Amino acid sequence: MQEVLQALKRGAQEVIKEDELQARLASGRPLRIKAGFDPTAPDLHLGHTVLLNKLKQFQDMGHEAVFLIGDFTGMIGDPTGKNVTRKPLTREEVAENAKTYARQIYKILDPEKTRIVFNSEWMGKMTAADLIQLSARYTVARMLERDDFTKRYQGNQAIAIHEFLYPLIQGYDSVVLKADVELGGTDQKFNLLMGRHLQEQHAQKPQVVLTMPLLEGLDGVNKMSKSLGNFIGIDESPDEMFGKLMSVSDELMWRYYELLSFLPWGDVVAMKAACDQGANPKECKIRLAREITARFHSSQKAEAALLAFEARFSQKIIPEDLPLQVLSAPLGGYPLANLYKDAGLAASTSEVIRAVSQGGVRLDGEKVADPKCVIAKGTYVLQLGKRKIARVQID
RNA sequence: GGUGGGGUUCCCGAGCGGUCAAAGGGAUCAGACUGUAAAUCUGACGGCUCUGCCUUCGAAGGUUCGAAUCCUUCCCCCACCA
Repeated sequence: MQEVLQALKRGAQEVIKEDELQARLASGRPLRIKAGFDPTAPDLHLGHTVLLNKLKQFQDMGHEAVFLIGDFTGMIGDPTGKNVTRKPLTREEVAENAKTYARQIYKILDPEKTRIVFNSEWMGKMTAADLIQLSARYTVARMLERDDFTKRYQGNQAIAIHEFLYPLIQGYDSVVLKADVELGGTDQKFNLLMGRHLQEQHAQKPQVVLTMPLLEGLDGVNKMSKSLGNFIGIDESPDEMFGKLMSVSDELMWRYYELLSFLPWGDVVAMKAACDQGANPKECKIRLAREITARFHSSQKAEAALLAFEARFSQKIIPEDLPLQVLSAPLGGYPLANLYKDAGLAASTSEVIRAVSQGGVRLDGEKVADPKCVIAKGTYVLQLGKRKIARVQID
């Protein structure tokens, strides 16, 4: 029993309240575990999986995982974590995003044991009177306790009335679902607690709240998010996923071990100690990249990604299986800058010209010196920087 | 409804008639180095048919030899007072 509790607490930021969780686990019945996602980011990334992993853990213990897609709340636009009002999504966007979610979560969760629900199911039927009654269950003063509301209020930033409804609705979802436990990021704490409050108001036992830390993105500073571009998407190719994991700083790597790896914690601690003693962290990073890549693809693909990475960046070998692009040269030959731009290696010819002057452009492995040279017909391997490479045939 | 403050290049943020494609920082990209797409250092960072030309400073007009900078109208945001 104690072991089960310890396992569930692993990686968690906070459990409110632990003894309640223990009591419910002790009851022996399957618990209903709720985790809500608002459908603003249709592509899941590793940051989301921190929570999904936890949900899966419950699931593996025989509990009922309820994956709630906040399609209704998504139309409001949750202000959490942002100090500005978010743009509300349209109904079409919400529907489209939700569909993508459903497909992706089964890379982690067991489809047989997962229930996906949309809060529009019940929120859509709510009348204005119902909503007003719900709003009556909380006060402005208590609403302003929420950290980001306080900050914005004090910082003279706008808080639209509808933003107050978001926590209420999220909390009400727990009432409808009769959730035993709700999982969420630390930024969700206020909303999660709202669930407890409203459940009590509706004569239910308040749900246990379990918060998980937010995963930092590739920059190591901001939380991983699509809009910041510092994410690793779970749909990304093995090479891309592997490479991005390798680009994580040594320091951040340990954080990823903590929140993403399934490796026993003792092993991680031992590795870190070894690195502190002078061992090469690269090996640890490879191990992490391999584990994660294998999780979303397969161990074979992870191995292939590792080999490709080593060849490409350690030995600087040009990969052989590059797709061939066929481009037709304009009259008067193909100017270098245009060629690289058209091949998709740069966004503009100016960028190519700059790269040439910095010595970052290679043609068939040879450094290009003249940014204005014209390329004759033939087949070439183009490189811009270390990572951008293409094979083209000019007709 | 009234008063005041704002909208600048991906983001933050200077500039307030010419020397402005616009300081500084962040992000990004390139190079060097290396243990990797780590760290560190250096450089670049609107576009193009690139020693020049074109388009940008909320939008549209106007003043001027010349405007991000001045004027007019409009749109949007914020605060305070009602």
